[in-house]
Amino acid sequence: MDSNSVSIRDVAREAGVAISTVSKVLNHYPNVSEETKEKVNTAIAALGFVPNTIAAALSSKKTGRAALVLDVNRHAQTVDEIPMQYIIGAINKAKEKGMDIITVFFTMIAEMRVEEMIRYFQSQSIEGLIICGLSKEDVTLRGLVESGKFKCVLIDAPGVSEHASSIHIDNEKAQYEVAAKFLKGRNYSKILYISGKKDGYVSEERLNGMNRLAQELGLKVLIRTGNFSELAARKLTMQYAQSKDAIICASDLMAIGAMKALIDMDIYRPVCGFDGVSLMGYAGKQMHTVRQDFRKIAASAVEELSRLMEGGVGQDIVMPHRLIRMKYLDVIS
Amino acid sequence: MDSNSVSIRDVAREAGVAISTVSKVLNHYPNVSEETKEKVNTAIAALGFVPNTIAAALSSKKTGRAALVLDVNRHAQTVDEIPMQYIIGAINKAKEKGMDIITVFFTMIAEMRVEEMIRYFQSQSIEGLIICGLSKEDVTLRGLVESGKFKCVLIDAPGVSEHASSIHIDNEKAQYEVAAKFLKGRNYSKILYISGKKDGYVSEERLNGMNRLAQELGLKVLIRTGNFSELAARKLTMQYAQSKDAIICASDLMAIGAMKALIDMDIYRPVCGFDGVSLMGYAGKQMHTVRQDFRKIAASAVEELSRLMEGGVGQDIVMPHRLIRMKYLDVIS
DNA sequence: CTGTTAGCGCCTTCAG
DNA sequence: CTGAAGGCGCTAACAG
Repeated sequence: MDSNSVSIRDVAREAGVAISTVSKVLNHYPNVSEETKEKVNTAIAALGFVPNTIAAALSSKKTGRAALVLDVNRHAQTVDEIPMQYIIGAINKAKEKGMDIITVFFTMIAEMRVEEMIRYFQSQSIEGLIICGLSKEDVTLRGLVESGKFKCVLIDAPGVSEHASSIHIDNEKAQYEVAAKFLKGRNYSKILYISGKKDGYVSEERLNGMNRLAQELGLKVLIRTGNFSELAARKLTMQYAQSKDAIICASDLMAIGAMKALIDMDIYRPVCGFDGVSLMGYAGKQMHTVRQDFRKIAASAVEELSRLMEGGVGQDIVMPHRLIRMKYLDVIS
Repeated sequence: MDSNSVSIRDVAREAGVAISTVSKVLNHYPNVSEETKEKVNTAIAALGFVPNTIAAALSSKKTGRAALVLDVNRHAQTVDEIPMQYIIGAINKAKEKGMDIITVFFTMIAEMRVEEMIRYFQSQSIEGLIICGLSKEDVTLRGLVESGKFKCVLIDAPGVSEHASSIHIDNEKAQYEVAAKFLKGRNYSKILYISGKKDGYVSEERLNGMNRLAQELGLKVLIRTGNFSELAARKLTMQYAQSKDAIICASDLMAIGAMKALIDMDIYRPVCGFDGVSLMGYAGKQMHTVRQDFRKIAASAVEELSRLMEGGVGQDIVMPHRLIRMKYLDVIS
């Protein structure tokens, strides 16, 4: 049934060398003469040999396998642009680096205890984890990271250690900047700030940025928690926007919720978002926001994970962000 | 470094049985007495043993690995709701079935020749492929399927054979029905139909459905190809909508493009879509469309692939669809 | 019903 | 610089 049976042994015979020599050229070992290297490569090409990853992994105990752990809405048919961008960025970079990435959703492992998670990933021969959006309540997942069983890269969460790196934009600065730009030259003083999660790392940083600006400009800011929920933002807007001059949200999705609410309320208030998702382009007129390049962030995370797996030690990585005004025609062209 | 070194051998010793016996209970072989099964399971639990998938795969030549092959926009930060739904549906079902799914994007393999693709997947120990949206021009990918090297499930493309199944909704019927419902009781006779790809399988079927209805109702339909591009649909709308009564599109994204164009043109024409993506809810007022459950489709594809890998023979599977009117508040709640 | 024995395809010392 | 030999952890006949 399977005629893929050309193995390293065949290559060795074809090239007239030992099986281990082939292995050495395959793995770019230093001490092989140019001449034999040549012979081997010719044989490989001639036979169309492709090394068996499974066997290599078993033998070397290095699988090059990593899991991308994502939080995805469990509801049917919802828009999940950010996770998708993470997936694309990570998978493409992984291919480039010869790594193997499997995608895992929070919901799939939510019920597990730390021990079970460890076993789950071990049974999958996973060596590294890229975890997106770990929050403070995720004690189990945090325990997983701290178990030291896996190399980890945490996107949007702190936790640098010997075997774990953290990667994120400067949320405090970004929120400060975008709000500053948004308010610049206008006379808004009463602001509704819709924050993210109560115990979220990025939410806190963004809130800090907002507070710093508020202090500098002497703004009166009403802070409410929207849990990154569009619906919650909608409700908060309906409840509080009337008496405010402008609305600043810790995410685009919430900004959209706010904007749609304002339309339904039939009043106008400027809205500022955060993330730079293309969905923004669909939801209304152009809007100030922070643009994160999620693909690039994921790609960097893979790169960093690869470094950790090679023996590197954890570090903190800050990615750049941009301030933009997003509008529909930018999105589709 | 890695203390995961408890192997089947240790379990065997602990349980006082042979190594192969352990393997048998692990793989649920029939002929093992309840008693020894019990002993073995106790030992497994005691040692916290977790079988090494890699070794099992190498030995049995069965990896349970499959690739989900997707077409994703190469542009930065675009909305990719449908692929994301496929991923979620497939991965969740795969976990349930103990399979291992890797995601592969068209762009990653686009340049390859059939031989290279085969080797690429073989080197990854992939046994099965789920291919989404194979089009007629994808001769290489088609060649891959026909090579017979892998079990395949084709989403939205025909090609049933011994080792390949096809899974899709009844596009002809769906397009007929949604257009019929959309037009019902109204007096529209001049229609702009924005079709999908020139050589796409589903596009053709949908077009057939539209044509059948047109004939029955005596409609005058102008057919233009939008390539499933929002921008193209926008341009076509600007060009032709003025003299039409209504616009029917072969996808929601194109419907959105049409709708936005109409707004910019400052004229009103009803628009009908296809797919049921939540993005629709953001783009405007409610709109008639066909709702496909992409998650469920992907889950069924995984199930079908698993059947094929077990030795089953290919078949054609038709999934249900629903006619809906989608609106913003449905999407966010 | 249980144990023995070969490998799966490759990597990796260790001699030559 | 090259080759021989011994596994990695598990499965799958085949004996018992």
